[in-house]
Amino acid sequence: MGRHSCCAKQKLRKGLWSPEEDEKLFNHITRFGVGCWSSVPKLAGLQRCGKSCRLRWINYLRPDLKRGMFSQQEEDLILTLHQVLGNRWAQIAAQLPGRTDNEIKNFWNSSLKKKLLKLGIDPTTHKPLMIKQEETTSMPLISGGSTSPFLITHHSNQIASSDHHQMLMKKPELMEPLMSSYFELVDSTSATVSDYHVHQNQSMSSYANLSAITEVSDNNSASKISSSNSSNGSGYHHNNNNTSNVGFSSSSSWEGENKLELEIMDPFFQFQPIKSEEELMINTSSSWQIQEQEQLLHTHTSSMDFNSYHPLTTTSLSQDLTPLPATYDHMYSILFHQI
DNA sequence: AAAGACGACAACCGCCATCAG
DNA sequence: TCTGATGGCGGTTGTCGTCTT
Repeated sequence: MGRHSCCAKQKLRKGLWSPEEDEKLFNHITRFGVGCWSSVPKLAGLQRCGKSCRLRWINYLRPDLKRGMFSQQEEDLILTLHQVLGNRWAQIAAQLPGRTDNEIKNFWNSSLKKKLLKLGIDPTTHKPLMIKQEETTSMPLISGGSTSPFLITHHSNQIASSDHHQMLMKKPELMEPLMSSYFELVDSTSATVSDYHVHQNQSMSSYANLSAITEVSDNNSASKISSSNSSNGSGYHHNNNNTSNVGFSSSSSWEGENKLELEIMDPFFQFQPIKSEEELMINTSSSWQIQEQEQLLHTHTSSMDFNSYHPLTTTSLSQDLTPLPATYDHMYSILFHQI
């Protein structure tokens, strides 16, 4: 504690690197290799500390670095890995060739985190952000007298990309936390709604179409949601668009004492408003949804299918116990294709 | 045109683990 | 076993360019 920075101690240069410094460092490393970083600045003729040289090389000068925008695949992978690994940027970066931990960390902090927040997802836990109490008090009961403050919807029925599959197949250590969190839940007969959320989100495999959804949010969808909710005191609508979805309802209370009925959902979801309980249960294609469908179809016709909004159906979690798979491949298929 | 806000990215700081002497 | 040097990592701050008012 209290150790001075090496640069301050030795009165070395700090701040941005000049092209001349870059050239010296680059030439030195390419000629002699890395070796001991503490000796690099002296040998390369730099007024920098070894630590600074190391960082400059790793984050900027290394020839194998991939510069430029993150692709959609990379973005998806970062989100998936972040859910498993948290802020272990170095480990995340190890799965993205040519990207540095610093680069990924910056991308996360400046872009992805904000996207998730816009979608109502806590970027730390990857769980939906809880709605403030005052916003939920006037909401109608959602199903069977549930006091659940929200249902959840999603827009993506895409599964993890084949890249993710390949990566995870090669990395059982990444699969394990995903799988254990999933099957811990499935095996549990006393899971609460919040438990389910935790596990469901921990098992999340794909954030595919995040950018598309975010763009929709940017397109006043998010403000529409909040204003609709606040103006009419409605609840939130679980909005299916295809195969795998989850919503949940408790037979009598939100506290989780009763058996939960869960729908299986795609892990990607966002809050959406409804105008009334009636609308929630009967009319699954309300006007704002149609508007949104049109909006989405207009901007993302190639990747989204909005023709299949289904009425809410429920599946008892306790009746849907999945046998433990014998292989990772089987586990993968269950996790990514059946959830 | 100027100033402030904002976002993206580079770099630094401090802590921790490891290792050699 | 202890201690200091070193590298690695994550959090944070600084800088600069662009956008908005």
